[in-house]
Amino acid sequence: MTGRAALSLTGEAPALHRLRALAPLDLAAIEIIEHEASRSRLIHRGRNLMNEGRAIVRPALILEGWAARVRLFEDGRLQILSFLLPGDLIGHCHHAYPVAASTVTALSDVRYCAAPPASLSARLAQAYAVSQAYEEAYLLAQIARLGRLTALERLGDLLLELLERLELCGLAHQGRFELPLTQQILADATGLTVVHVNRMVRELRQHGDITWSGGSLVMHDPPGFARKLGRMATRVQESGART
Amino acid sequence: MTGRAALSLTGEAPALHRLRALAPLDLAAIEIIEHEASRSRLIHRGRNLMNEGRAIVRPALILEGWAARVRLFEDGRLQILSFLLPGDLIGHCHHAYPVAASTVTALSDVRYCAAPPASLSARLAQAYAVSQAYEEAYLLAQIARLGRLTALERLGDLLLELLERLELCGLAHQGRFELPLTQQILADATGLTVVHVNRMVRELRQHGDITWSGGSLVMHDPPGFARKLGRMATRVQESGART
DNA sequence: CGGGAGGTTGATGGCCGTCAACAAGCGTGG
DNA sequence: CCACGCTTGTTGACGGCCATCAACCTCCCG
Repeated sequence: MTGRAALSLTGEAPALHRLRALAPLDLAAIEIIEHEASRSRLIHRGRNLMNEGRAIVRPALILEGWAARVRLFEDGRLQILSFLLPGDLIGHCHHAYPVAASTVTALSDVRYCAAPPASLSARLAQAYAVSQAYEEAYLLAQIARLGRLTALERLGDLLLELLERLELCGLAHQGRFELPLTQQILADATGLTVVHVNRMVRELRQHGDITWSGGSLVMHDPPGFARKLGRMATRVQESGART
Repeated sequence: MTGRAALSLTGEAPALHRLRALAPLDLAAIEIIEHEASRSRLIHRGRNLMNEGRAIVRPALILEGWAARVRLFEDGRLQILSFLLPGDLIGHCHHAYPVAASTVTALSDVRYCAAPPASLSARLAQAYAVSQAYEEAYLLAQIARLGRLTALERLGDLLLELLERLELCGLAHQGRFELPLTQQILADATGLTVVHVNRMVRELRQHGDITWSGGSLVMHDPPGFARKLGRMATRVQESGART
């Protein structure tokens, strides 16, 4: 795991694994990605990849490590808007004035490269489009989480999302994945305090839902856990009205 | 205000007003929009324009009225993900599998039309792209609101956003606008209960921040109110780390 | 006049924040 | 080697914000 970019458990680079999962890529697209990935850069934990309101220098593709879009208030309150994992795109925008809508901070050391231009490959463009749709879905999920779930549900729901996303880039198997986050970061993501996150983690452990130590987390029964959270299909009926 | 689509206070159709504010439109683009708008449809309050998980029949443009993207949980909990106002686009997506990421419900009677295809006008495409950027910004704002603001701040911040958005389509002036929402809907948007929203509204009234009756709301000093909420530029410093 | 939707207010309680203290791990430098 | 400081995790006591429950009001419309 040193020197070159880490490989996923299937032996493929995580970012490429994700993009291939989103849309079938031809050899040309793969070579474009690998070409850019060969010129990767490293940024250390706590540094920003992008600053809210400032111009976007160039869209980037995360190769390794965890980042987050964050909003910082004047009085010190901080909210994590979304997590960015290997294979995620940063600063991809479609209009002429590329201004960052949020600050992006490295939560761990992050390896990234310039995002290969979508214009070079129709398949790649398709993968980007699907990636964007996923990103929107994650934002919507985060809103529902913060608005209507309890503390325990927020944490569990977030862990389920992270598991699914890491599976998508080949970094999770059998409910097991590396979680290089502090409880403070989980608190900033779930809108809670560290103290309360700690209590909720304790509950998840005591209920046998997760094992988490040494940066490695195991969810013992993801489908059962999801069911327990009532996280089933949430279709609405014909009429959106409530009682 | 009957028969044809309502006009904004400046005498221009709200949706067109907004799109022109986002990007300068040439005559061709305006005619394309007016052409589609002339074939508008009406949907009644409480009905859905779109259902989560189902295919998107065709992207739409809101001409008049209020809608919302909502998520409904099995146990009846409901969260409004974002509001949709005149000039907003629904179901605009960039990949080949147009599936709705959320249900869209009409909060009032809503007049809408098919969204004119972006391919017909480069100017229109630009307006759509900027519109999409705004939409993302509103989602991020909603996340920060739900995650880290108190009840009073959530309500005030939301009202400020609505004011700004309505100004963009010419439906608000001098801090005054029509607010065709019940307190229950504000509760579903802010992640609170109706009872508590009612108490917060009372506070805003008592502090002289707003007047709200008969569906018409006046914010007496928007900049001052924004300052009071600490809603200033929230740039982060060079390092994203906190104490 | 009856019924429903929406608004308003009070009493009570629980979830989660706040404050505080301590433990565990780890790198650094004396 | 060990003291030291820093980060992170952990637990308990206490309090406040907001949910819950309940009642009553106004307004509107059939």
